[in-house]
Amino acid sequence: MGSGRTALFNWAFTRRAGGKLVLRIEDTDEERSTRESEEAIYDGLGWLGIDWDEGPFRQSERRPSHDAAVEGLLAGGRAYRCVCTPEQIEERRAKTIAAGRKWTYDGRCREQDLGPDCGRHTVRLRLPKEGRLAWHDLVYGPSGQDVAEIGDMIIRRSDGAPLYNLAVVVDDLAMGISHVIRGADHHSNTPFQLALYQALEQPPPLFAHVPLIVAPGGKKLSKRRDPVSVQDYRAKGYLAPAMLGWLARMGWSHGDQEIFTRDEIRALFDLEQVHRSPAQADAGKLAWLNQHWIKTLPLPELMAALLPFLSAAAEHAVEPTPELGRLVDLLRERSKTLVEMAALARFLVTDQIAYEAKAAEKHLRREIAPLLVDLHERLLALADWSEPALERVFEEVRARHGDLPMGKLAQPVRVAITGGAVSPGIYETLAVLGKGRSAGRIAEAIHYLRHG
RNA sequence: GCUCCCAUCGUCUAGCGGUCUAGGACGUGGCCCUCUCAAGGCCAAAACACGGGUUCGAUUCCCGUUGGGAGCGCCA
Repeated sequence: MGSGRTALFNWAFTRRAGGKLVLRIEDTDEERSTRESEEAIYDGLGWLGIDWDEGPFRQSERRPSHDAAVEGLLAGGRAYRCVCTPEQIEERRAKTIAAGRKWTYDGRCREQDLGPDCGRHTVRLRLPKEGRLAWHDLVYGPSGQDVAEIGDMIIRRSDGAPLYNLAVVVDDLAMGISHVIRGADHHSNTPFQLALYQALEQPPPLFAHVPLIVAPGGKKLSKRRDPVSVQDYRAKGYLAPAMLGWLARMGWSHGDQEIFTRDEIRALFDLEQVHRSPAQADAGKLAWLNQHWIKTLPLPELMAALLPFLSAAAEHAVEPTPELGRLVDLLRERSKTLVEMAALARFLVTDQIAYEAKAAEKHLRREIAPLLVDLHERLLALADWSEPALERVFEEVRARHGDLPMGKLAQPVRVAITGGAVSPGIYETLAVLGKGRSAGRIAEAIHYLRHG
């Protein structure tokens, strides 16, 4: 979700500025980067409608450039080999911290001038002795840190693999990146990257850090507890435009506007209106946005998004029909998610309906059997299966049974034909289901009343 | 612990020294509508974290406190 929003901001910014968006997969950590995790990125971006101009590039495939950069730095004396082992470092680190001082790498190998034959070693960037690594962040404004606060960071592991911080800088340079828009978790990393640009004698790009999205309560998003990916929300039945608008409004605003289409985000997005405090992901707003889009999306589009959910609910592939279209329109105002909508539409696409226990208990009571029998007879005799005609039948039946309140008749019928106590208006529901199936289900309900 | 960052209703936010008895939206409560559930309409409760400055005047600027977050990896 955080990456999704970052991607959205990058996309909107580039599109509005007339620039080019570059997609690069930073997959240098073999354990974390799998084929599936990469596919999930394309899948999520595709769903949201975020496209890019160059790439995708895989950082892992750019290894030769990273290696060359490290060699160059080494040759120029801007980096040096270090033979300190993790254990030694940990020991010294612990000692320093115990003495109440702050730890950064102590520079033990910095002046050793170790050669390539020094054994197993890492490569560290030789930071200037003093000075400040500062930049003007496009969101946070003046930012920076004194070099004294940063140690000589490792840029190549002892197994020869380059580190992320080195790889991003080398790749951003190679790809001509002018603007880096990323999560605020990288804000503290930036000074070090700035030092790398200095060592490489290249001008750094412009940086914009966007505030993090956190869990309700202000805590970090947890994979176990919270929906964390855009796909998680998709699976819960949220529409792409709802997701887009929700994401856009976390950390960014445009006056009092609450609803944005993708085109509006593209046209209006500006870094100046991005603010600096983390936003809590509150799904309540998402649900509202989702219902808004469920209510307003053109039918074919809504139908396309709904079908997978409906097929899952019906347990067979569901094809669009005019009746289904009519029902979906009726369900728009009663569904916050596609999952809910599919549950409410299920009665039309399958005949395997079971009465919900509570609904049956409350509305399908033995004593109403004569009522349903009466209604059933009249419905069978009805030639014109239209809502006005159905209404007239209901009126007649109610009149014949002592001016029965509408609810006493509509609710049992609703349970009989849908299995549940919730549906669109009863005449509309009957009209959509059709005469044969409606009458059949009422007959079944009568049987159920008499024989259990 | 150290460095950096953040701080307006429960939540997302508007506000960029006087227009603020602080606006909008979601959510919440009430009423209306009503064959269920919704949707819709109307109304309501709800915030400038605290303490110092600066200023004729602070939600808005500065400092501190408190609270929260990020970073401090041979992760990205």
